[in-house]
Amino acid sequence: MARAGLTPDRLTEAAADLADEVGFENVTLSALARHFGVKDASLYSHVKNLQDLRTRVAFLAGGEMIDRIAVAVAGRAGKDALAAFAGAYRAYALERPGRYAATQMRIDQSLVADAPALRRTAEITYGMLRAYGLEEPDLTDAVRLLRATFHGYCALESAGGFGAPRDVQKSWDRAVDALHVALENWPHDTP
Amino acid sequence: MARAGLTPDRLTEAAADLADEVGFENVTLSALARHFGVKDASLYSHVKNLQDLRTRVAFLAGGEMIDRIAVAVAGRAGKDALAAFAGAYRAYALERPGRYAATQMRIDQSLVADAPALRRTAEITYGMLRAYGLEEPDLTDAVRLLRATFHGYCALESAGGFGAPRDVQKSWDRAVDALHVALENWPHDTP
DNA sequence: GTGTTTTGCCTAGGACCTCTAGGTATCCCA
DNA sequence: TGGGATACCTAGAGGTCCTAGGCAAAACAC
Repeated sequence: MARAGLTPDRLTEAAADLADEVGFENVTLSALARHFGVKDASLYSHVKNLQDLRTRVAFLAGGEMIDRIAVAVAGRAGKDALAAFAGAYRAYALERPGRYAATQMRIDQSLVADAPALRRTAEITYGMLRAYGLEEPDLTDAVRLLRATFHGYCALESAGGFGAPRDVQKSWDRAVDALHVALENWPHDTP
Repeated sequence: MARAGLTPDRLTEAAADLADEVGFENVTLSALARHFGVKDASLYSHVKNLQDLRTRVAFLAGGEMIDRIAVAVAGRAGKDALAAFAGAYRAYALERPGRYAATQMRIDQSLVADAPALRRTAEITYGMLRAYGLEEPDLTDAVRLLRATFHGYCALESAGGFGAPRDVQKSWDRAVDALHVALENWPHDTP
């Protein structure tokens, strides 16, 4: 029997594609094995288990996503940068729903520690906010607000959570405007 | 053999409790059957299938949640109302993670149409924003922004997504302040 | 109270999934 | 060219969802 030429990376890539098709939580080792014309038990030489595969997809997607965001943000500052960041974020989430879902899974803390994609994401996000002149702990608060809003928006949108007929793209643009306003008039600790 | 006295409602309640313990996506018909000392096939007289059970939990949780929010918001307006809404929202999401996850699942559009909990949620949310004097389509955009931020925040927090040592409650309060600022200075269609 | 219907839970079993243990065939390289 | 590492295999245990059909308990008719 000819060998299928499996590697962890090829499996991860195929799993990511499959996730975009059928949804991240519907990615199964059996389906992946079928895709390569191989028995499911064969995958365990390349990948520890399903959890391991999912984590690999998460890191793949996280890396891809921050790369696209970095390109979009490059050379921009202030509101321009914010809009570019937001646009690239949402575009990725909508184009690659399975990969995006992977980025939101809970990941073992020991693996998170030395993940370059995560540090890169933090760098770019904090860098984007530089123009607003915030300092810690406001900076961290602002980053959390942005992450939450971007993620919440994409999650709700791709779950079909926005029923009203209002165009989502326009709502999104307005939300980004509103976040810009909030960042420019950031409420400090005075109640 | 004595009967276990199963009903769709008892199953839904138990499934919701189980979800809070082990996570919504780990709720299984087998586990639920074990909990009642019954074979899993027996559940299918009361519940159509797993999807049906999950949808029931979603509606249960959605109703509970909006009830708690309604109590918190009652008699308040403007920033007070916003803070109360946000506080009740996050409290529910953190106290009942499994139920909260259920509220975020994709639900068949035909079931959504006549769900009182959803209409109630919309009413209360739009009502809370009345003090900000927004009109359509800004109102819808603002509601979407709030929902997205609240949901994104709770989702990230309960997924352990906030690594920095900064206290999450304080960040949350600041985020609510920032949203208030954004609502008061809502960016209209002038670019 | 008896007979009938409805209902609740049962057993049996198929399909699919994850994962382990151990075997065989293929590739690489000394 | 032989030996070792490696890639894929079979076999099988145990979990899940779900259907089909059966029996016994409850509810109802009289």
